[in-house]
Amino acid sequence: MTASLPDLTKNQSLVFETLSQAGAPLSAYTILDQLREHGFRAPLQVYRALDKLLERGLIHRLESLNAFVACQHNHSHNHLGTTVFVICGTCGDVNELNDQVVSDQLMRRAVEENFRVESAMVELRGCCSGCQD
Amino acid sequence: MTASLPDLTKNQSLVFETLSQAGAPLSAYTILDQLREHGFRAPLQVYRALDKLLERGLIHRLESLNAFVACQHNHSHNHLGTTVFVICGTCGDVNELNDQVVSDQLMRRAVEENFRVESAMVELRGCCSGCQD
DNA sequence: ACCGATATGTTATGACATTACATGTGAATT
DNA sequence: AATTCACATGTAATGTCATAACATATCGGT
Repeated sequence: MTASLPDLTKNQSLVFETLSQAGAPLSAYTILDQLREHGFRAPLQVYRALDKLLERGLIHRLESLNAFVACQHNHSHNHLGTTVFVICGTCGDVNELNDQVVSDQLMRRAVEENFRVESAMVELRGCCSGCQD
Repeated sequence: MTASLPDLTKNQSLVFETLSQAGAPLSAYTILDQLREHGFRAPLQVYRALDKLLERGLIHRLESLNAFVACQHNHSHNHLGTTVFVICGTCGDVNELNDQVVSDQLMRRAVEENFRVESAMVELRGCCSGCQD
């Protein structure tokens, strides 16, 4: 499951492993702290790895948390469309939904406005099923 | 248009005016700098005002920019549903769309997951009509 | 062996946001 | 008028997130 992927560098693998095993969003500095025993010393070591992992779609950045999560989906398939992140403020759990209606409608509106979309962010914050009264 | 609203405090009015007149997203520290001549000295003076303005829906926070904008719409009506922010990375312009399909579908999915939504963020980054080649 | 591209290490700094505590201000009550 | 309470404000310090700039290492292809 969390086996390291080919052609990830050492730092990239370490960061990816950390995120995968956490199963929850981590800040760059939390990752840094967890990797100090592996020789990490500076934020940039983490941020550089994160950038590469983001490029490859192995992880996601949660803008509303300033944090990063490992992608839930298998990386065999490409991510078509926009991912909806559903984030529980109580337990910290994050779910990824790929909703065709939302994706299509966002793209439709962008086209209407003649806006060229480079990236899209959709995040729902709230309280998950398991955490409610 | 940018006339100060009733029962805004002095600091809240100043911050709101600054954002309204900018017509574009500003960071809290940019606002601070613009208000130094009015006696602002510390970030907290800005953040506190921003919090109140956010509560009242007079401004929005753009998560992907760590910045704030005055709401485009008139405040006479309530904001029902989720607002889609369309952000041009070239000219910095921000558009607010209120899309019923997107709002409804997001809420539908949340209900399906028994997720209680407290806040939603939808931001499209890219290049606007006026800024393309 | 050489070269170029990419990854890494390190220090310093910049940018964004909050904690903690003190003080002012104004409306409602006595 | 004095008291009280809620709220807004002032200020310093600190915490959190992210990048610039520069040096060194590693590795594949020629």
